[in-house]
Amino acid sequence: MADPDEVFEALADATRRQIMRRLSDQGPLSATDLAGQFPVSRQAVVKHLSTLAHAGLLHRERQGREVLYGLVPGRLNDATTWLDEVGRTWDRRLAALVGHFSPDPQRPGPDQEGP
Amino acid sequence: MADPDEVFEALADATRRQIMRRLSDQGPLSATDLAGQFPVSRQAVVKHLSTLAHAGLLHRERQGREVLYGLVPGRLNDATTWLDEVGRTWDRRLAALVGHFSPDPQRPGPDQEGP
DNA sequence: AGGTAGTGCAACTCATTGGTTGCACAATAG
DNA sequence: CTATTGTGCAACCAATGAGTTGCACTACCT
Repeated sequence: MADPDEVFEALADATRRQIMRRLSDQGPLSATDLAGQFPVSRQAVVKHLSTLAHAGLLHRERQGREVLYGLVPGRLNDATTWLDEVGRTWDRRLAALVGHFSPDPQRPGPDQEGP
Repeated sequence: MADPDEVFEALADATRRQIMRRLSDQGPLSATDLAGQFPVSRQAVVKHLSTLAHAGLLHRERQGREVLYGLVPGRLNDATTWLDEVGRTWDRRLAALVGHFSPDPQRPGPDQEGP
Protein backbone atom coordinates (compact mmCIF):
# COMPACT_ATOMS: atom_id res chain seq x y z
CA MET A 1 0.00 0.00 0.00
CA ALA A 2 1.06 3.60 -0.49
CA ASP A 3 3.56 2.34 -3.04
CA PRO A 4 3.10 4.83 -5.81
CA ASP A 5 6.19 3.66 -7.65
CA GLU A 6 4.37 1.56 -10.19
CA VAL A 7 1.58 4.09 -10.47
CA PHE A 8 3.89 6.93 -11.39
CA GLU A 9 5.78 4.71 -13.80
CA ALA A 10 2.52 3.74 -15.44
CA LEU A 11 1.27 7.31 -15.67
CA ALA A 12 4.55 8.54 -17.14
CA ASP A 13 3.50 7.82 -20.71
CA ALA A 14 1.15 10.27 -22.40
CA THR A 15 -0.70 7.60 -24.36
CA ARG A 16 -1.29 5.67 -21.18
CA ARG A 17 -2.68 8.75 -19.50
CA GLN A 18 -5.02 9.29 -22.42
CA ILE A 19 -6.15 5.70 -22.19
CA MET A 20 -6.96 6.27 -18.56
CA ARG A 21 -9.03 9.28 -19.51
CA ARG A 22 -10.90 7.40 -22.19
CA LEU A 23 -11.72 4.62 -19.77
CA SER A 24 -12.80 7.15 -17.19
CA ASP A 25 -15.08 8.90 -19.68
CA GLN A 26 -16.46 5.96 -21.62
CA GLY A 27 -16.34 3.11 -19.14
CA PRO A 28 -14.63 -0.24 -19.70
CA LEU A 29 -13.33 -0.83 -23.23
CA SER A 30 -11.45 -3.54 -25.09
CA ALA A 31 -7.95 -3.18 -26.51
CA THR A 32 -9.27 -3.34 -30.05
CA ASP A 33 -11.80 -0.67 -29.27
CA LEU A 34 -9.20 1.64 -27.77
CA ALA A 35 -6.82 1.03 -30.65
CA GLY A 36 -9.41 2.62 -32.90
CA GLN A 37 -9.10 5.84 -30.91
CA PHE A 38 -5.32 6.11 -31.03
CA PRO A 39 -2.84 6.37 -33.86
CA VAL A 40 -1.02 3.23 -32.74
CA SER A 41 -1.49 -0.46 -33.32
CA ARG A 42 -3.65 -2.70 -31.19
CA GLN A 43 -0.58 -4.44 -29.84
CA ALA A 44 0.84 -1.17 -28.62
CA VAL A 45 -2.42 -0.53 -26.78
CA VAL A 46 -2.33 -4.03 -25.34
CA LYS A 47 1.12 -3.35 -23.93
CA HIS A 48 -0.05 -0.12 -22.38
CA LEU A 49 -3.08 -1.82 -20.88
CA SER A 50 -0.87 -4.52 -19.44
CA THR A 51 1.38 -1.93 -17.87
CA LEU A 52 -1.57 -0.11 -16.37
CA ALA A 53 -3.14 -3.32 -15.13
CA HIS A 54 0.14 -4.47 -13.63
CA ALA A 55 0.32 -1.19 -11.75
CA GLY A 56 -3.09 -1.94 -10.28
CA LEU A 57 -4.79 0.85 -12.16
CA LEU A 58 -6.93 -1.36 -14.40
CA HIS A 59 -8.63 -4.70 -14.11
CA ARG A 60 -9.32 -7.16 -16.89
CA GLU A 61 -12.74 -8.62 -17.31
CA ARG A 62 -13.49 -11.26 -19.90
CA GLN A 63 -16.79 -10.57 -21.64
CA GLY A 64 -17.48 -13.37 -24.06
CA ARG A 65 -14.67 -13.31 -26.54
CA GLU A 66 -13.69 -9.77 -25.67
CA VAL A 67 -11.59 -8.52 -22.80
CA LEU A 68 -12.67 -5.28 -21.22
CA TYR A 69 -10.38 -3.06 -19.21
CA GLY A 70 -11.81 -0.78 -16.56
CA LEU A 71 -10.40 1.58 -13.97
CA VAL A 72 -9.76 0.28 -10.49
CA PRO A 73 -11.37 2.77 -8.11
CA GLY A 74 -9.11 4.45 -5.62
CA ARG A 75 -5.82 3.29 -6.99
CA LEU A 76 -4.99 6.76 -8.20
CA ASN A 77 -5.07 7.88 -4.59
CA ASP A 78 -1.67 6.34 -4.01
CA ALA A 79 -0.18 8.89 -6.34
CA THR A 80 -2.28 11.69 -4.90
CA THR A 81 -1.10 10.79 -1.42
CA TRP A 82 2.53 11.08 -2.45
CA LEU A 83 1.96 14.43 -4.09
CA ASP A 84 0.13 15.64 -1.03
CA GLU A 85 2.88 14.56 1.32
CA VAL A 86 5.67 16.25 -0.58
CA GLY A 87 3.65 19.35 -1.33
CA ARG A 88 2.39 19.75 2.19
CA THR A 89 5.74 19.23 3.86
CA TRP A 90 7.14 21.87 1.58
CA ASP A 91 4.35 24.28 2.39
CA ARG A 92 4.98 23.75 6.08
CA ARG A 93 8.66 24.51 5.55
CA LEU A 94 7.83 27.70 3.74
CA ALA A 95 5.35 28.76 6.38
CA ALA A 96 7.94 28.16 9.10
CA LEU A 97 10.49 30.23 7.20
CA VAL A 98 8.08 33.09 6.83
CA GLY A 99 6.83 32.98 10.43
CA HIS A 100 10.25 33.33 12.05
CA PHE A 101 13.15 32.91 9.73
CA SER A 102 15.12 29.95 11.11
CA PRO A 103 16.51 28.17 8.08
CA ASP A 104 18.20 25.63 10.34
CA PRO A 105 16.74 22.18 9.48
CA GLN A 106 17.79 20.82 12.88
CA ARG A 107 15.32 22.91 14.85
CA PRO A 108 12.03 23.11 12.99
CA GLY A 109 10.01 24.12 16.05
CA PRO A 110 9.61 27.70 17.31
CA ASP A 111 11.70 27.51 20.45
CA GLN A 112 10.77 30.27 22.89
CA GLU A 113 12.31 28.62 25.98
CA GLY A 114 15.15 30.30 27.88
CA PRO A 115 17.56 28.44 30.25
CA MET B 1 -1.51 25.73 -17.38
CA ALA B 2 -2.95 22.41 -16.33
CA ASP B 3 -0.35 20.76 -18.52
CA PRO B 4 0.76 17.90 -16.33
CA ASP B 5 2.63 16.18 -19.13
CA GLU B 6 6.10 17.32 -18.13
CA VAL B 7 5.29 16.90 -14.47
CA PHE B 8 4.33 13.26 -14.84
CA GLU B 9 7.34 12.64 -17.04
CA ALA B 10 9.58 14.21 -14.44
CA LEU B 11 8.05 12.25 -11.58
CA ALA B 12 8.33 8.98 -13.43
CA ASP B 13 11.79 8.23 -12.16
CA ALA B 14 12.17 6.93 -8.61
CA THR B 15 15.40 8.79 -7.96
CA ARG B 16 13.79 12.00 -9.07
CA ARG B 17 10.89 11.43 -6.72
CA GLN B 18 13.31 10.83 -3.86
CA ILE B 19 15.11 14.03 -4.74
CA MET B 20 11.81 15.86 -4.51
CA ARG B 21 11.25 14.38 -1.07
CA ARG B 22 14.70 15.34 0.13
CA LEU B 23 14.19 18.89 -1.03
CA SER B 24 10.79 18.96 0.58
CA ASP B 25 12.19 17.71 3.90
CA GLN B 26 15.52 19.50 4.02
CA GLY B 27 14.93 22.64 2.02
CA PRO B 28 16.99 23.79 -0.96
CA LEU B 29 20.15 21.80 -1.62
CA SER B 30 22.95 21.79 -4.14
CA ALA B 31 23.61 19.03 -6.64
CA THR B 32 26.83 18.06 -4.89
CA ASP B 33 25.02 17.88 -1.59
CA LEU B 34 22.28 15.69 -2.99
CA ALA B 35 24.79 13.46 -4.72
CA GLY B 36 26.11 12.55 -1.29
CA GLN B 37 22.69 11.17 -0.38
CA PHE B 38 22.30 8.94 -3.42
CA PRO B 39 24.30 6.07 -4.84
CA VAL B 40 24.82 7.88 -8.13
CA SER B 41 27.30 10.39 -9.42
CA ARG B 42 26.88 14.11 -9.12
CA GLN B 43 26.35 14.39 -12.86
CA ALA B 44 23.45 11.99 -12.70
CA VAL B 45 21.89 14.14 -9.99
CA VAL B 46 22.50 17.24 -12.09
CA LYS B 47 20.62 15.67 -14.96
CA HIS B 48 17.72 14.78 -12.70
CA LEU B 49 17.64 18.28 -11.27
CA SER B 50 17.65 19.73 -14.77
CA THR B 51 14.74 17.53 -15.74
CA LEU B 52 12.78 18.54 -12.65
CA ALA B 53 13.60 22.20 -13.16
CA HIS B 54 12.61 22.02 -16.81
CA ALA B 55 9.27 20.60 -15.73
CA GLY B 56 8.78 23.62 -13.53
CA LEU B 57 9.06 21.65 -10.32
CA LEU B 58 12.33 23.20 -9.13
CA HIS B 59 14.01 26.56 -9.40
CA ARG B 60 17.75 27.24 -9.44
CA GLU B 61 19.21 29.83 -7.15
CA ARG B 62 22.86 30.80 -7.25
CA GLN B 63 24.29 31.16 -3.75
CA GLY B 64 27.89 32.28 -4.01
CA ARG B 65 29.64 29.50 -5.91
CA GLU B 66 26.95 26.98 -5.15
CA VAL B 67 23.66 26.44 -6.93
CA LEU B 68 20.72 25.54 -4.77
CA TYR B 69 17.62 23.79 -6.05
CA GLY B 70 14.34 24.28 -4.27
CA LEU B 71 10.75 23.16 -4.83
CA VAL B 72 8.44 25.44 -6.73
CA PRO B 73 5.27 25.74 -4.64
CA GLY B 74 2.05 24.65 -6.27
CA ARG B 75 3.49 23.04 -9.34
CA LEU B 76 2.60 19.58 -8.07
CA ASN B 77 -1.02 20.63 -8.18
CA ASP B 78 -1.06 20.23 -11.94
CA ALA B 79 -0.58 16.51 -11.47
CA THR B 80 -3.05 16.38 -8.62
CA THR B 81 -5.64 18.08 -10.78
CA TRP B 82 -5.29 15.49 -13.50
CA LEU B 83 -5.59 12.63 -11.02
CA ASP B 84 -8.63 14.28 -9.51
CA GLU B 85 -10.34 14.73 -12.86
CA VAL B 86 -9.87 11.15 -13.97
CA GLY B 87 -10.67 9.69 -10.58
CA ARG B 88 -13.73 11.80 -10.06
CA THR B 89 -15.22 11.20 -13.48
CA TRP B 90 -14.80 7.51 -12.90
CA ASP B 91 -16.46 7.70 -9.51
CA ARG B 92 -19.39 9.53 -11.06
CA ARG B 93 -19.69 6.79 -13.67
CA LEU B 94 -19.70 4.11 -11.03
CA ALA B 95 -22.27 5.95 -8.98
CA ALA B 96 -24.51 6.28 -12.02
CA LEU B 97 -24.17 2.56 -12.74
CA VAL B 98 -25.10 1.66 -9.21
CA GLY B 99 -28.03 4.10 -9.06
CA HIS B 100 -29.79 2.66 -12.10
CA PHE B 101 -27.80 0.13 -14.07
CA SER B 102 -27.54 1.43 -17.62
CA PRO B 103 -24.16 0.28 -18.83
CA ASP B 104 -24.78 1.70 -22.31
CA PRO B 105 -22.34 4.58 -22.88
CA GLN B 106 -24.58 6.04 -25.60
CA ARG B 107 -27.54 6.58 -23.36
CA PRO B 108 -26.41 7.53 -19.90
CA GLY B 109 -29.84 8.87 -18.89
CA PRO B 110 -32.65 6.77 -17.42
CA ASP B 111 -35.15 6.68 -20.27
CA GLN B 112 -38.62 5.92 -19.05
CA GLU B 113 -40.42 7.21 -22.17
CA GLY B 114 -42.67 4.98 -24.24
CA PRO B 115 -43.60 5.60 -27.95
C1' DA C 1 -18.58 -27.22 -40.18
C1' DG C 2 -16.56 -23.01 -41.89
C1' DG C 3 -15.85 -18.09 -41.71
C1' DT C 4 -14.76 -14.17 -38.92
C1' DA C 5 -13.73 -11.03 -35.27
C1' DG C 6 -10.95 -10.72 -31.25
C1' DT C 7 -7.13 -12.01 -28.42
C1' DG C 8 -2.28 -13.73 -27.23
C1' DC C 9 2.52 -14.45 -28.00
C1' DA C 10 7.05 -13.59 -29.98
C1' DA C 11 10.74 -11.39 -32.42
C1' DC C 12 12.57 -7.32 -34.01
C1' DT C 13 13.70 -2.17 -34.64
C1' DC C 14 14.65 2.39 -33.05
C1' DA C 15 14.83 6.16 -29.82
C1' DT C 16 15.14 7.52 -25.28
C1' DT C 17 17.40 7.80 -21.03
C1' DG C 18 19.73 6.98 -16.73
C1' DG C 19 24.28 6.48 -15.80
C1' DT C 20 29.23 6.99 -16.33
C1' DT C 21 33.93 9.27 -17.04
C1' DG C 22 36.92 13.05 -18.24
C1' DC C 23 38.14 17.57 -18.46
C1' DA C 24 37.57 22.61 -18.51
C1' DC C 25 35.97 26.78 -16.07
C1' DA C 26 34.65 29.74 -11.95
C1' DA C 27 34.96 31.25 -7.34
C1' DT C 28 36.47 30.92 -2.63
C1' DA C 29 40.21 29.89 1.05
C1' DG C 30 45.12 30.06 2.52
C1' DC D 1 49.30 33.60 -6.32
C1' DT D 2 48.12 28.76 -5.58
C1' DA D 3 45.28 25.17 -4.05
C1' DT D 4 40.75 23.69 -3.47
C1' DT D 5 35.97 23.21 -4.03
C1' DG D 6 32.06 23.39 -6.88
C1' DT D 7 29.81 23.75 -11.32
C1' DG D 8 29.28 23.02 -16.48
C1' DC D 9 29.81 20.63 -20.76
C1' DA D 10 30.53 16.69 -23.86
C1' DA D 11 31.13 12.10 -25.35
C1' DC D 12 30.04 7.63 -24.57
C1' DC D 13 27.57 3.08 -22.88
C1' DA D 14 23.98 -0.08 -21.60
C1' DA D 15 19.33 -0.82 -20.60
C1' DT D 16 14.73 0.15 -21.07
C1' DG D 17 10.61 0.90 -23.58
C1' DA D 18 7.33 2.25 -27.17
C1' DG D 19 6.15 0.68 -31.37
C1' DT D 20 5.84 -2.54 -35.22
C1' DT D 21 4.82 -6.95 -37.90
C1' DG D 22 3.58 -11.73 -38.28
C1' DC D 23 1.32 -15.69 -36.95
C1' DA D 24 -1.31 -18.87 -33.94
C1' DC D 25 -5.31 -19.57 -31.17
C1' DT D 26 -10.15 -19.05 -29.35
C1' DA D 27 -14.87 -17.97 -29.32
C1' DC D 28 -18.86 -16.48 -31.61
C1' DC D 29 -22.13 -16.46 -35.82
C1' DT D 30 -24.60 -18.43 -39.84
